[in-house]
Amino acid sequence: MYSLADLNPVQREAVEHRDGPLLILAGAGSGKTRVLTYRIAHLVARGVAPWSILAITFTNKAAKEMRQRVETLLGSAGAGLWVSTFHSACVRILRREIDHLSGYARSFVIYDTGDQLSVLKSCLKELDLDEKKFPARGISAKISDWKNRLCQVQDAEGQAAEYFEEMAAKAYRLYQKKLMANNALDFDDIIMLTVELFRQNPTVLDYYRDRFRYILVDEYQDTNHAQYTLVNLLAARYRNLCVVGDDDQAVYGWRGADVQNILAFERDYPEAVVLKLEQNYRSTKHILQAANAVVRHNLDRKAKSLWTENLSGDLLIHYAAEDERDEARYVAERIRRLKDREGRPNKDFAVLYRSNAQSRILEEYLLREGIPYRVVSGMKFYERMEIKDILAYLRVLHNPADRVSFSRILNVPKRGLGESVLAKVLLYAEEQGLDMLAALREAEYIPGLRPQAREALLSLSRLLEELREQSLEGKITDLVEEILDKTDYWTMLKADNTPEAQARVENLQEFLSVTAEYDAKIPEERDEQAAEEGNRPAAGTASGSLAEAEDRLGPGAEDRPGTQAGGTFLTGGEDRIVSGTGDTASAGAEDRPIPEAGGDFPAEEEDGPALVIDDFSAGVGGFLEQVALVADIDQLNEGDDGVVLMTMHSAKGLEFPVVFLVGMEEGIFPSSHSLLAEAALEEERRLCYVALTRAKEKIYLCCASRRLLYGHIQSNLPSRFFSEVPPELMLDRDPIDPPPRRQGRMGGAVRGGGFAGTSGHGRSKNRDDGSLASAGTPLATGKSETYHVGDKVEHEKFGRGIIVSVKGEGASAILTVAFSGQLKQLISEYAKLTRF
DNA sequence: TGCCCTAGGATTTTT
DNA sequence: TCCTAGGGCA
Repeated sequence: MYSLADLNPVQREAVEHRDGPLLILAGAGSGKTRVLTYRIAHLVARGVAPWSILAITFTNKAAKEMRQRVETLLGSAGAGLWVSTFHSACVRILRREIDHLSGYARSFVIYDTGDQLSVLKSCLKELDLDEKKFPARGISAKISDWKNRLCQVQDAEGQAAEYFEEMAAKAYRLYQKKLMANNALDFDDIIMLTVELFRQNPTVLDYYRDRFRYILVDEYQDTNHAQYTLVNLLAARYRNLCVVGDDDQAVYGWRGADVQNILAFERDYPEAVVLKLEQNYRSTKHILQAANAVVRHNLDRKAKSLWTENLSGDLLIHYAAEDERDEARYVAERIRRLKDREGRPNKDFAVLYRSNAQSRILEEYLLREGIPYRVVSGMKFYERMEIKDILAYLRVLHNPADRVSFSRILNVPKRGLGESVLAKVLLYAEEQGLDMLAALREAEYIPGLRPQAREALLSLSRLLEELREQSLEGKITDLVEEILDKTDYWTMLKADNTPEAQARVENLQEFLSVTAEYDAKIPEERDEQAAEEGNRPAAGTASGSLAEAEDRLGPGAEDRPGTQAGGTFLTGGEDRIVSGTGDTASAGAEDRPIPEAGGDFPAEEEDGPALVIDDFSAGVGGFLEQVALVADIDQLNEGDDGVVLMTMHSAKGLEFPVVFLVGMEEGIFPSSHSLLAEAALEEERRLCYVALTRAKEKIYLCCASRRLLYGHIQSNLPSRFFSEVPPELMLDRDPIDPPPRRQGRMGGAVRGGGFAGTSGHGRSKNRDDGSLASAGTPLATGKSETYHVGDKVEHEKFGRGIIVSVKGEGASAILTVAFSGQLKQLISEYAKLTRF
């Protein structure tokens, strides 16, 4: 049960608002998840059918948390509610409506970034585009950008303004053709195709519009144009759209997210009610003041200011390190000391950095101090080679059209089938219009093969046929074990006696436990689905003893319902337990959103509310979908106690008692890629705001005057963000330290000396400050010209740029210059730069 | 075909 | 520094 008394007045208003558009501007730590979950619960309690509510989040983690919290509030009364990520929801819809999608079969697979890249590379090769001028990653970003803006191939071709875009559009066309031939979608397609589906099939759109009468979207500031369009299409009829977000926390602009979506909500919905959640329950006053002060330097934002009733707390602490080792040493030593003094567990601490490359040295020093830590890193479990190999087998079995996966497995483990054989098989399949399994079966007709290759292909064919048969029934775990065994994958790894191979074996074992978990869930899901399809809202019997329902609400129940295949649904037993809402379901039945006429999906309407966009795909398909969409296997679980290391981006949404921000230097944070563009800088500043507001009690801000990065030593100025924190909020010396031994290291220097200011780069000011200059504000004292970090320069070929590091001195100094979009290294003497 | 070596590139990454 | 992709050679 829930009580509105748990809420502050604004939160309460948000929860009680029923119909019509609602914009909730929720500052960091203002209890927005609570508001969202209570709001859902309250809607249901007031008679809104749970199956007419769609709640969308960006991450599986957020979806899972919301689902659990709603379940705690509502119990089984929430059955049928959709809490889902954009991608899971859309995949469900696409599979359900596959008949309306020309070119794709129901067994479509989802390509991740790596797969996308390999398709794209083959396109570029085929188009004979120079990899140097048209790097796959760059083209891929462009295509993604188009898709996020709902530009289809023809649109892109029409719009392409310059040569690069023309070529990118060409690649786009071929890329889409290949994806379709492989019966594969990439992540961006999932959203774009759903929008397209709705636009081209009014009846389909009607159905979902009527079904989802109440829509809630979390992190609305992170939606891209395609997602925005999707949501607004769905909400157009009933206009019961509630969006929650914070423009100050928009840090994914580079991925196509458009802050304007939230900024312009009132334009889209003039009748919207706008509520600001500004009371923060997380951080101390000092931390909040600092965060507010920093983000206030941004021009393009909605005015708001977080406040808190929490204590003032400690001041922020600044540490100016000599280099990255000193910085890491400081962090490790500080953590040790706080643990000793205050008895804090390791998991109280987080160290946040701008880029993953910064983690290594921190690990080294934590290790040295014997402090347990966890790195939440870029390398995802499912991106590991051995896992991708096995997944490729599964994908080929499930979707034999998948050439990317086929290419991956053809010679893994080694079968003496190399590039040339692959090319021949692909060509043959192409010419004969066959999928890969069929092509293999006909290996003897493939021209130009040597006998050994032919034999190897046939033997692979037999193996795959056998596995395919097995894949149609039975457990995934058995299938995977069979694959590992029969392909000699195990043998291959075990023969290789390296620690890497050992790690791969362990990863595969981990993978097997994932499959086992999936297998274990299947019978339960089936029951639930049967129940949902047949018996709701009338009390059912399929899975619904009272005891079982109660069990689901018990403490151990968290993870059971609805985590299959993207974990979209809040499912539950049939008995309704929540008092006061006992008649919810029957009320809902009358209220049910399915149009009596004109619906395209009578099957569901016959027997009860269309609870489920069905399509529960067990077996390989369901498993693959889960793997594709639920990318991380909970990297951070509450249980284990370790200092957390991660990027500032990954930290969004989390909180820690003590936070360290490291690498606060111009060129690192804000990143060198952002130094030239005001909009990018504002995004960095928002990231700084996000990072600061992760801290509940203490925060340390560190910079180093020299830093070894990518094998080169570079000198950076302290980040401009330091100068944006009011000086009275920050200390140069941690009060837990004994009084200063007279002259610390360059300590303190930065506070007094002035920083790279917001207005530009306070080079001369900094140089007056003895300690800073000695700390290595880099000088290149050439005969003719001396450059400094932060100097704005112009190059005849690369255009305008900004110097981000200076190595060596004099005419031979090596300058690293950030030009728009690219970093260049130039020798001072020959650089031919002019200032601007 | 497969291994080894070198050159060049290297933010952030919810799906 | 460290990773990887691609070229050259056995």
